[in-house]
Amino acid sequence: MSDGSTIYDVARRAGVGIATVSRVLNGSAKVAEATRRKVESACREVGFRPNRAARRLAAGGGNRPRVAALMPFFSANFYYAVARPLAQGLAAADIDLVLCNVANREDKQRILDRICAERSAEGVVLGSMGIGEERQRQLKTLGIPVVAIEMELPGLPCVHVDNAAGAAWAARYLLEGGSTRLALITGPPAAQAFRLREDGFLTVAGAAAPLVRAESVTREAGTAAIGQLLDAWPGIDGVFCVNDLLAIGVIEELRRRGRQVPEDVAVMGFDDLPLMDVLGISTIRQPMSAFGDWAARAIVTRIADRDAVVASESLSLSLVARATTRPLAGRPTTSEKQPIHQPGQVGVDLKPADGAPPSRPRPSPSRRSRKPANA
Amino acid sequence: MSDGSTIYDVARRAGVGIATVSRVLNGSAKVAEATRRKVESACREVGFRPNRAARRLAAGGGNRPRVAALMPFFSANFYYAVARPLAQGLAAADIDLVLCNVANREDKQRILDRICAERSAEGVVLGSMGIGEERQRQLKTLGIPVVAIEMELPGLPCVHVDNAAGAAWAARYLLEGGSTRLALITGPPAAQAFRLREDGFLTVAGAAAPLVRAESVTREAGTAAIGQLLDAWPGIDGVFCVNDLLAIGVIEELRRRGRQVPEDVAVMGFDDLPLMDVLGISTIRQPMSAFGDWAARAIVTRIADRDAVVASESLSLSLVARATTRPLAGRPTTSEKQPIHQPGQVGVDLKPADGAPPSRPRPSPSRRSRKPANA
DNA sequence: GAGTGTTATGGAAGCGCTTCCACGCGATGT
DNA sequence: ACATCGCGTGGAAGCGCTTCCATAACACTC
Repeated sequence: MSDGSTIYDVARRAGVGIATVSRVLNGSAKVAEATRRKVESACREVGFRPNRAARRLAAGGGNRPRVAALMPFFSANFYYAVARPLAQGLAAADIDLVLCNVANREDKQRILDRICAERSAEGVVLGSMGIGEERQRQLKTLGIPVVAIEMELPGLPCVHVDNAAGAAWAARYLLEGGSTRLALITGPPAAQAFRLREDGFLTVAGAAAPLVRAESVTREAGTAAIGQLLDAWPGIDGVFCVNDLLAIGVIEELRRRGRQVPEDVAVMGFDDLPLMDVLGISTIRQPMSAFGDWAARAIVTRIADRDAVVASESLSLSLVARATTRPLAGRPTTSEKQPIHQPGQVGVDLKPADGAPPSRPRPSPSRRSRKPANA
Repeated sequence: MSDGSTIYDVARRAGVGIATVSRVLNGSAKVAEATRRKVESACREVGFRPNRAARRLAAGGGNRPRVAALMPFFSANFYYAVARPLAQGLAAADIDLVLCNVANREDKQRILDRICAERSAEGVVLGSMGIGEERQRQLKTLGIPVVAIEMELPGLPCVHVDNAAGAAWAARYLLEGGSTRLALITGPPAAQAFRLREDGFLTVAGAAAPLVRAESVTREAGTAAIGQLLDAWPGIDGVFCVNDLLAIGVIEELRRRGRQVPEDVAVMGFDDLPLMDVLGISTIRQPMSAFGDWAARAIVTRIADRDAVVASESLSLSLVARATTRPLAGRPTTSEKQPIHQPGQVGVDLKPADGAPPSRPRPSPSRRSRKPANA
């Protein structure tokens, strides 16, 4: 709309030279008060918006790269923990982080369109989010590297965990704790990770296990889902939720209905968000900060050398047993049920059941590093 | 260092024209394979880094503004909740948000230096963070608007709460619940908000009240602080912490030492972070998302019209009584102590004691809006 | 009243890149 | 053999701004 007016327009309007306009704009020395006023109103009249690029170019200013992080930052609390190391890693490499909250497919499209059209980022980090082959090719052509978190896609370097194995592990753990009728609360199947967890869980719990697919993975959704589950299958005594927020909602509702956790119903979540230890929620811990670290390193490497090779990587999960699951006989664990946990209760990592290791032999906790390009 | 090589250098090195270099860089059509290779190695040899500004300028690309949000994003969990509406508000105005985590004074200086030197942002949002007069003048000269959150500074539009009143309210509430020996756990006095809360609390609890000043406001710090307090004043029966994280650490340690909360010691926090309801922590709730909303609106207004007038604003606090404080006789409140709260327990807002309203008559919950500039 | 500052202002030269246009040169058609 | 075409390429014109340099205007001084 009002775009297109330049300092020339302003200068003409104000009846001065462009140099003067520039001086006013920058508040730099020596401009007569009267002139300044004229220029200022001229700016307003023509709706002048200085062009950032031209300014920086002319001023010989910096040339720091930017990477855009597209993630459901605010819908999945999870990404707060990921963003921290990401931001740090990028800051260390003197790269700006532009945070793009992506709530839906349209957001994603719009933002990627813009990045391609305006080359407004030197790198892209995708969180739990796919990208079309067409788009991927386009970005490659433009020389803009892309890395993904928790989303395996052909041709895209990615950091992830074995979601299916983690969920299977949770199911097995519930079974070992004495639960016999397991149920699942999962999320929108659009998210690859949820689908995989679902699959993994059902592999162990049996394909016929009761299941509710929530529209979103929030406390409220958890509450609603466990309600449905209980109404239809009152006998369930173990619930696995594909994330911790659901689990919280579930536990709230169980308590409300007078069911003891974990005595009547054991509950496991997934993620191990901050404060889950205080809440005593048993869960599968994701290495969130390692995700962020990896993403930062990967994108920095690819920006530094556009044809560096970055390998995808699988990080290991751990099972954290707390108060919402029953302790295993003869194993060191905890049954603390106070709102605030006891020392030592935090982050007890248990091994998966001996007879049934996770579907993939737990990958090494160390992270492989990208291989620098050939000289 | 290696900065300074341009496509001219590359072109010379590769023995081609600059147009060809540009074509290679953009992956745009028609370049012979052999030429492409030559150019690519030439790029590498001269350490060529395309200049973002020049690129965008030449390509006639977009001119979206950016605002930098300087906040202790990752040290104060608090800012996650603030960032959400901030990001949304800016996205709605088509403005990029560059998140700058500021862990210390040096970070702040460095980032602001850069913004001034390179004009790399069209606006700045400061979270709990001061700014020198000199710097402030400099930014004003450059026409870069600045707004602040939770930091009142002359000449800077700011959104804040009455910290002293909130803390006084907490102290009064503890007293009314029957606590008689109050103690305070506060944070680094460098933060204005902590100083004010401290003052407000001491006004009610008495200037001689036991107090520990923690270096940081974390769970761990809370644990350590309550330890010191208990060792020196075993008789304390009410603790106010300047934020919720401290409170969590305090409660953990109290439980560990066998003290009942709230029977033996009542505890109040400040902020009302997410999940505090589940934890049953009594606290003073800050309108975090209103902070973010305000900041977004304020900065957008100022960017749209550089001499718009944005008025500072004070938002209202509320006291949320949960399980870590004793219920007031005859008042509707709660004494739930389960790890997961009961329905209706969440967010019960109590009025301050009748006889002693907060130091400022609770400001209206509505937010005044900035006044647009004179035409 | 000519000389010397001083101050506000305009002109023009780039900043490093993209892209339009024109050019040369083999391959094709007749 | 001569025109025609298309492809790969180079030259040059900006993109919108900052800033150096020159200039005009106006005090002042001696």
